[in-house]
Formats: sequence, structure tokens, C-alpha cells
Amino acid sequence: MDTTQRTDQQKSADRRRRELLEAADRVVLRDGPGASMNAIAAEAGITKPILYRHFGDKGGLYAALAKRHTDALLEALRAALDAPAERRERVESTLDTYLAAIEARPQVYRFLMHPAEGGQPGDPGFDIGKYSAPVLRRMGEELAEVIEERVDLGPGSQQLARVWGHGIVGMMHAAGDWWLGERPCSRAELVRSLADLLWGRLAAAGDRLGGPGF
Amino acid sequence: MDTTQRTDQQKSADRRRRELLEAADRVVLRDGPGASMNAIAAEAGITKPILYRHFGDKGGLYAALAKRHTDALLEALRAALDAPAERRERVESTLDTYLAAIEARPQVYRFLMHPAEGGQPGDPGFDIGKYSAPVLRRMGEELAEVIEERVDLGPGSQQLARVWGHGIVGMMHAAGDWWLGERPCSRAELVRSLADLLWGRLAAAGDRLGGPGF
DNA sequence: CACTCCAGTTACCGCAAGTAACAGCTTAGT
DNA sequence: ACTAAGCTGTTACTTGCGGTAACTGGAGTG
Repeated sequence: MDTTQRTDQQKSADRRRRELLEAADRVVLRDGPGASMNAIAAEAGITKPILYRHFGDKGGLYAALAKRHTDALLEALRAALDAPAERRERVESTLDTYLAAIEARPQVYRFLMHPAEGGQPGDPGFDIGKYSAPVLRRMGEELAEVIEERVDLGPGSQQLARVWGHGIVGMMHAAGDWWLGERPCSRAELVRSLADLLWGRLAAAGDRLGGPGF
Repeated sequence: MDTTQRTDQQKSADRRRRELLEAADRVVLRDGPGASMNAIAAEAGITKPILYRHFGDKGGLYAALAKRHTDALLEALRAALDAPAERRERVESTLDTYLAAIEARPQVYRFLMHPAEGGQPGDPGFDIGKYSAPVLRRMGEELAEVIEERVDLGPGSQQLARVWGHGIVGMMHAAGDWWLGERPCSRAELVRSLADLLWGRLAAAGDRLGGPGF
């Protein structure tokens, strides 16, 4: 009997939730993850308890915020990963998609991966790591699935694929993080260098004069 | 004239500082990184302001704490990296050293890399990421130096070495983190899988039935 | 004895997370 | 039309932590 009513309410609540998330997004991207609940509420034009009614606690809000962004990123990565092309091309395209994403919106990236870095010194910050770690884990698992599904690795392939999935994601993440901070080269060069690494150039390279190399 | 006196005082202060760090270590390893300054002071048998006199603020304390552990780890890694052996053996030995370290003291590892994960839900936590990121950066830079120094990479070798340094460290870190959480295989297997990845097995493997692989 | 350091303490401030209790508006039921 | 829910929203509070100011007691020095 009250289904339509409840649906209306739910719709309204969902809209409100989205508005709140957008406001939170603005504040967090401006003030860094140290943004207070008060500030976020003010930006949204309301007060704290409403935020708590919608998201439970600060962790809930940040989780919802993180989910918005990570879902978008994962979608883009899946597309690059599923494109019809040679393996090397795909690897490069996936790397490039990730790097392009973090390059395009470094604020979002820093929010997701590097918690309190925009705040005042002494800012206690808030552990966003709890929400970024799952992102990397999900990326690792998804990549593992793709590898296991498409690459012939012989016996023990599933375990090997998972190790590689997480390892490659970690490589991409760390290199991207460093690159974003120092910008020592173009994106294309970085992509190429990483792909070369995955393609065994480290093993193939010769030693430098004297003694065995790394 | 007061050099000896100042030396005495300094020695005493240093000893005290070490005692405080050890107490802090105990508390942090027991209560997680959410440990309060009060708790740490209590464990050390003194009160807050003394901690602040020695370390400035909580960040200073945590930085000092992190430095203790990371210096030890970097020392061990350098040893593995500089050992006289074939390249593959060295890579495996370095990976194994890192993994053995995080396996032996997961509490320390979690403190360094995964801030608030041992605290109560709702614990605001404290951003230790500020101290763990530099660790990974340092590891990346040192590895880059070793690579650039010993491997012949042709033109652009310096940049390539840096990319690889950070990338490899990230791979090791992410894979180790995942492995430590799920323990899906033995340490030796993990080392072997990662080394295989670096040795280009991904590029060498054939496609699975139908379509180009990842 | 007076003077100065210095470790240490208590008692406080400011601020942010989270909550309780209250106020108004819309809607439904009779 | 009147009341009873059930929203959304508010103010005002509690709790707990980081950080600091100001005081206290003892050890060495002229």
C-alpha cells in the first residue's frame, strides 16, 4: 500500500545523498582529507547530524566518496583490459588509462591514496588508507582474473596469476605515484618503460663493466 | 668549558629518548597506531609534555619510530642487494629478505604501512602514510641506483632505472601486502613467481584458447 | 645560601567526532 | 478539520585527543 510512498521517499533520499556526496567531494578536493564534518555540512548547506543520518559516521561518508571514484576508474580499466588487441598493446593501454586518470585528477588521486597531505602540519588527518587499500586489492584481483583467463601459464596458473595481478598493480601504482610527484618524463615514456620491465628487459640486459649486475 | 657537561646531558637525553621510543614501540605494537599520547606516556611511566619536549609532536614521535624500523629494513635490503651473486639470485634474495622481514614482524609492518587497522571502529586513526610513503620512495631510489650502476641499459638508462626501481619496489610491496593477508602460498613460491614476472614470463607465455591474451 | 637549570607534574585550551533532544513540515487516517 | 506519524532539520551537548602554559621539586654551582 505504501510502496509508492516509500519509493518516493527513497528517491528523494537518494537524490539528497548524491547532493551531499557532491558537496563532500568539493570540500575534500579543496581542503584535503582533513576536512571536518562541519565544513562538509556547511558546504552542503546543512548541519552535521544529517550527514550522520545518511552515512553513519565519517568512515561511511569517505567510503561512499571513495566508491564513486574507484568505480569509475575500475570501469575505465576494464574497458582497456577487454579491448581486442595484442597483449603488449593491451598492457600499455591499461597502464596508460590508469596513468591518464591519475594525471587528469591528481586531487582525486591524492584523496584516494594519500590521506592527509593537504592539511596543516599537525593535522591529525583521517585514515583514508582503509578505503584506498581495497581499491588496489580489487584492481589486483580483477587483473588476476583476466590473466588467468587469457594467458596460458601451465600448472599452478591460478596462484601465479594472482601474484602477478597484485604485483603488476603495485608496480603501476608505485611508479605512477612517483611519476605524479616528480614528473621526470612523459606519460608515454613511463608506459613504455614499465611495459619493457614486464617484458623482461631487466633479465635480458647485459652487465655493466665489472661484476655481476643486479 | 662545559663541553663535557653538555655531552653528559646529551647522552642522558639520548638514553631517555631511546627508552621513550621503546615504550612507544610496545604500546603502538599492542594498541595499533591509534595509540594515544597519553597511553604512550603512561607506558613510559611519565606524562605527555615530556613526550612533546622530546619529539615535538605526534608526527615527530611516529617519524622517529618509523625511522628505527625502516633503517633496519633498508640495511638488510642493502646487504642482499650488494651480495656477490648472479642477477637472478640477487633479485630473489632481495625479495626474500623483504618478505621475510614483513613476515617476521607483521605488527611492525602493519604499523609502517597500514595505519589505523588495529583500532576500534570509529577510531579516527593517525596518518602514518606520511611516514610509510617515504620508506617506499627511499627503497625505490636506492634500488634505482643499484640498477643504474650495474645494469647496462643503453641510452636513457638513468630514467629507466628510476622507473624500474620504483616499479619493482611497488610490485614487491603490493604482492607482499596481499600475501601477508591471505597467505596463499609459501614465501619461496611467492619469490619465485615474482622473479618469474620480472624475468618476462608474462611476455613469453602463450595465449589461452581463443583470442589474444592479456 | 641564593641562583639557575631541567625533569616532571597538573590543569587547561581548542577542536573535531559523534549524539540527544527538540522543532517544524508534509502526509495519512479517521 | 484534527490528530498522529514520520520526515528533515536544528541547537546544544559530551567525550576524547593533540597540544600547551604555568607551576614544582631537586641537583649542581658561585
